[in-house]
Amino acid sequence: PSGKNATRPPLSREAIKANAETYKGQVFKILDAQRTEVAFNSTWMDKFGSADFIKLAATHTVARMLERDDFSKRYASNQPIALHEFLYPLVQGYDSVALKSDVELGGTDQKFNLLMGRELQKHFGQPPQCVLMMPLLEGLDGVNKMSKSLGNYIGINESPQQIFGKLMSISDELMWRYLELLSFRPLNILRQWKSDVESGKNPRDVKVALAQEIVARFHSQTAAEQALEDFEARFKQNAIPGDLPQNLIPCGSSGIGLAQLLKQAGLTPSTSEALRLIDQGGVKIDGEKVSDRGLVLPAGTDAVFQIGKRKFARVRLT
RNA sequence: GGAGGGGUGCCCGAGUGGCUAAAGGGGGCAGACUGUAAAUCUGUUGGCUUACGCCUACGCUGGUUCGAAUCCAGCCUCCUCCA
Repeated sequence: PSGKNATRPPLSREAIKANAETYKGQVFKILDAQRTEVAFNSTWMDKFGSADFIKLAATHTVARMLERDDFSKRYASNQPIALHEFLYPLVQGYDSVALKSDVELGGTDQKFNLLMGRELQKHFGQPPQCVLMMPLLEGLDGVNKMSKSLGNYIGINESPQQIFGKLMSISDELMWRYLELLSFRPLNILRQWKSDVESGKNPRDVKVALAQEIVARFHSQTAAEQALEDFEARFKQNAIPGDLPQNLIPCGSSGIGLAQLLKQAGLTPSTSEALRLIDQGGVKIDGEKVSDRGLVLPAGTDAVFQIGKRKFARVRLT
């Protein structure tokens, strides 16, 4: 339970392993894999017996646990708190003991858990770790924290175009927050930019600089320049992106309905959704708006299908 | 263990037998306007290999009824108070 008010369903061991792999893929974009050791807490927790657990749980009181903001809020509003959720901070804190850690990093939302590590280290006769917390970055909506489950995130392993586009779509206000937390540029430069914007500079240009810096960091300088070019082509001149992969969709001799095609191409989650979008004028074929929801495309069709401003797919019917 | 109150679509929340794919709000999506910004306005918001048709849906299972989110029974689950 990370700040959300609902209890999470347990994951299978395979699912956990799969998740861990994706985390590795992401973290090694930042850390040096050669000099990093990855430890799974199952290494020590699997050996933890019930007696060990009770002893661990005995180190803290219910009142202490309820101090955690998330818990106290839920308790106050009559939301359920399962018993194992009290165990979670203890187990996470014990990781610091098992690793004899010197420093633990986390978001400010992890403060309680991080401090728990310090307390448990003291309890087990170790020098307490230092704790380094970072503010949480708001997601693309500017309201909730950035998270995958809310769908308001930018993934560091997303394509240059996606990262660029998503950064350009944040609000002007939010842009400053992103710059402060994500940019390596010195704060006095950011202050300068801010006053430039206040005196009439187009905030769009600042956003472009931010988007380029981030794309360059996770991809390359070339990719960043390319992303900007694509972006300008697409939105200033309404061009269709050139590097779309070809989708081959089989259809019978009678052809395929447009809604069905959009679904199979992954542009919409359902045919019903596709039909709605057609009615609303949100569907284009090779840049031409389509409003006929009954349109049937014959085999051999080769075109770019578009939903809204951002979703494209090149499709060939076979 | 006793008593009471709840479980409705992505979220909140109306609805106490037919007019309910389910009010209203939030969020999402699309359109207009733009700088793929914000704000604003409009539309839309279960699914279906092709839809004035069909299927699924108000915690679960079964029942009553021509007809159930609405009535009945059992179960699951959450909350509150007492012990």
